[in-house]
Amino acid sequence: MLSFAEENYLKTIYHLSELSEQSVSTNSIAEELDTKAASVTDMIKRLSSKGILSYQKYKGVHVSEKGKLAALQVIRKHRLWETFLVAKLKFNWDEVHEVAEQLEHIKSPLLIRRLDELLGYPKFDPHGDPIPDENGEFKEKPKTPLLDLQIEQMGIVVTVQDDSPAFLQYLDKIGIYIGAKIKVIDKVEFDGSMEIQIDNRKTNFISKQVSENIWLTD
Amino acid sequence: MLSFAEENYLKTIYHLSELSEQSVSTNSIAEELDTKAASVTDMIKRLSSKGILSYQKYKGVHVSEKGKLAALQVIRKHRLWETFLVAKLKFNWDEVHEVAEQLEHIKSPLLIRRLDELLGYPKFDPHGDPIPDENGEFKEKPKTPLLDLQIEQMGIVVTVQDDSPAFLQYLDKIGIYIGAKIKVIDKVEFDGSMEIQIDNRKTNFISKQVSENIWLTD
DNA sequence: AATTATTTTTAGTCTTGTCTAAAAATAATA
DNA sequence: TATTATTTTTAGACAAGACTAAAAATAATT
Repeated sequence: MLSFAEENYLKTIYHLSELSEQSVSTNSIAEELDTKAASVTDMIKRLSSKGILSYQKYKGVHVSEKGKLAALQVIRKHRLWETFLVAKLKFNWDEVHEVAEQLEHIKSPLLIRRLDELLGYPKFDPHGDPIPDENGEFKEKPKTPLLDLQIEQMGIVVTVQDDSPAFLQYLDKIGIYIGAKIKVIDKVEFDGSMEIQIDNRKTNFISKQVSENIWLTD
Repeated sequence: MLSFAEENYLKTIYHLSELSEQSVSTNSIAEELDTKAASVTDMIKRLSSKGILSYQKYKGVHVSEKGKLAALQVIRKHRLWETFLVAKLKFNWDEVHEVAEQLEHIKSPLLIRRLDELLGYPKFDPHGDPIPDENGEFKEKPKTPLLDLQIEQMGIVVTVQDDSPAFLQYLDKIGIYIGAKIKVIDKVEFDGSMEIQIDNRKTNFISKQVSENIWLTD
């Protein structure tokens, strides 16, 4: 049984560990969680003594199998709650994160099973991220960043990498949502910006910072 | 902004303060929260320094107006979540308390407003207890304990005083629920037990311990 | 009223989770 | 390779919230 703080560390460390095969550094965790390296050292000691992480001094951490399972359960809860907030409580996709950060720590297996049922066993959350099942299993859709598409290529938005309210509100404003059809009209190679057409209707100019955070499938 | 622990103390103290005009004693709080008197003394100091309680050494505490408002908000959240669990997630009325104890501490005014809307602005929770509105206002139904009814009198169950799973499961077993119609068939004055008829169908013998915890309206 | 019993508070300790400042280890560079 | 820079860990402190044991205040009894 993990505390709120332990679950938050674990979730962050799991996400960082997915970015590469390397061990996760103390500083990267501290930066992500907006805390100090000394606090991270304390916590990773606690978590490795619980068998959640494997840790060698000065060498960073790896998430154990037990830790992965636990992390995926927290992620499952987070994404189910986000889905609930949008589907049942009419939240916008930029309003759900903060509340889901709280709700994900509620301990009740029955609650989560019933929530899953109420929502019709969704496989993806409002940002297009996959929802793991009770065993931590999930499948990603094959996807590429909009940035990598060539002129005249098109695709369907499946997920966004950046969940910040500011970014999501911007996407709303220009008409981009999960499931939107996007076609590349023109590309400026030197700065990564591009002109795109959304749902065969309006066209927009977007920066590289935007196009690298929108991921598409065919 | 109160912590989980502070909210739990406040809720308990508020409930105790409703039982009489007297100040609430340290020991009664400790007993109710299953903690030690020394811990209670620490906490009531904290809460009175925040203006939630008024406190004089050795004299017990009173809940301030500010404290009442805050307590009623926590109670509102608790009862809305209980209603949600029963109405939308098919929980039984004996399964909701523990989960609602966790959910009541989630901080999001929008969440609670939308939950209230989803549920159709309910005025009573699954145990018949009134749900305060955003201003802490609520109305009780006029009610009397089943124990006080005479032979041949009848009434409708509006609330139960005891929320323990064991009691609620027993009520389920004998067919009593909020809204059930109960008629007193016979009474044994010396021990307070009685024979009752439920919904014009079956009759049951119940002890005083049961009849004093079931409250009726006409 | 004096003594006893009970309640409440204080003092000191513990755990979780955080911090700063300093020390130790590792990585980078001249 | 020697030195410098960076990262990580340790040491010590602090706040919240809990505990035990002892002291102080209040209540009950003779």
